[in-house]
Amino acid sequence: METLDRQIVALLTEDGRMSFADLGRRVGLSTSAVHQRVKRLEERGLITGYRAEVDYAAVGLPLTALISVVPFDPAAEDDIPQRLAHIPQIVSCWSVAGDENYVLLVRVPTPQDLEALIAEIREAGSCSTNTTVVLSTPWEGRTASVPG
Amino acid sequence: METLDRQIVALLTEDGRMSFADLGRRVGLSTSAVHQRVKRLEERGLITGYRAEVDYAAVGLPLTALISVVPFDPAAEDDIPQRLAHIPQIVSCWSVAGDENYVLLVRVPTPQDLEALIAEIREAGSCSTNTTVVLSTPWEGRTASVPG
DNA sequence: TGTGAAAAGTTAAGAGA
DNA sequence: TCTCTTAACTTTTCACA
Repeated sequence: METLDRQIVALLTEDGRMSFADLGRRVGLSTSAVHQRVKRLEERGLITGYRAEVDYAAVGLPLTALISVVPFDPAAEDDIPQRLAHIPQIVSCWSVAGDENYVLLVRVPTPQDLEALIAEIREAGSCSTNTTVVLSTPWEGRTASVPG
Repeated sequence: METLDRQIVALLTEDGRMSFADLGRRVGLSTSAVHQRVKRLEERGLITGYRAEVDYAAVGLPLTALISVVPFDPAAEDDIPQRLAHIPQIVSCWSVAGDENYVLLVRVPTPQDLEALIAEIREAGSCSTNTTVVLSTPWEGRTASVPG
C-alpha cells in the first residue's frame, strides 16, 4: 500500500466526513485526484464504510460487557455466530484461540437487560457464558496504524 | 431521546457520509431541519465524530488480539491506561470487573509484532498479561440499538 | 495517475412562522 | 422547532496531459 493511500486512510479514519478539497490539501493532491483515490480505496475494499461515532451512555446504552462463550457440546458443528447474529445487542463477535471459542462485546441499557441477554445467548447459542462487565472505557476504537 | 433523533443517529451510524438531503427524506424532514438536528446532536455530544471503516487485513494489520492485564503490584496506584496510552497498537482499553483489571484490544502486522507489543505492555504498564489471539471476526462494531 | 474547469448537488446561515 | 431562500462550497464528471 502506497504512502499516499495510507495517509488518506489515516485522515479518513480520524475524520470520516473530511471534504475531498481538505484531504487534497493535506496530502498534496488536487481535489479530483484524491477523489479518484478514495473511490478506488472503496472499490478495492480497503475502506469498507463510514460510521458516525456515538456516546453510548448518552444514547441509552451505558452498560458494556465482554462475554466469552463455550459450546455445551464440543462435538457439535460450530455455527454459533450464525445462531447469535440476529441479537442486536452483540456489537462484536470474535472467534478466539484459547479456552473459549468466542468473545462477544455487548451493549445494553441496564443490568436487567444484561441478565436477559445472557440467558438469550445461552439458549440461542447452546453454550455456556462467562461475563466480564466493563466498568469504564479509557479509550475505544482508536485509529491503529502500521508500525514502521 | 426523541424518536426522530434516534432514527437520525441510527442512519448515521450505518452511513456516516449520508447527505442531509437523504437523511431528511428518510426521516421525513426538510434538509435544513435534519441539518439543525444533527448539529445539535454533535454539540450535545451524542454524536462524537465520524470515521472511515477499514479492512484491517488489507491495510497491513491482519492480527488482532485481546490482552488482559493485571498489575504486578496490586497496592500501587493504578494509572495503567495513562502509561499505555502512547502505544498506538492498543485500539481499545476497557477497565473491567473480575480477575483482571483491564482488557486491551490490539492490532499488529505479525506474530513477531505481537510478541514485541506484549513485552512493551508488560514493561510500560508494570503488569502481567494474558493474551488471546483472534482467529477470525464474524462481525465487529455493529450498530447497537436501544431495545424496546 | 494526474490536472483543471464546469455542471450538478449539498451545506450553512438567515428570515419568518 | 420547523420551512424556505439564497450564497458558498463540494462532489462528480469530463477532456486532456
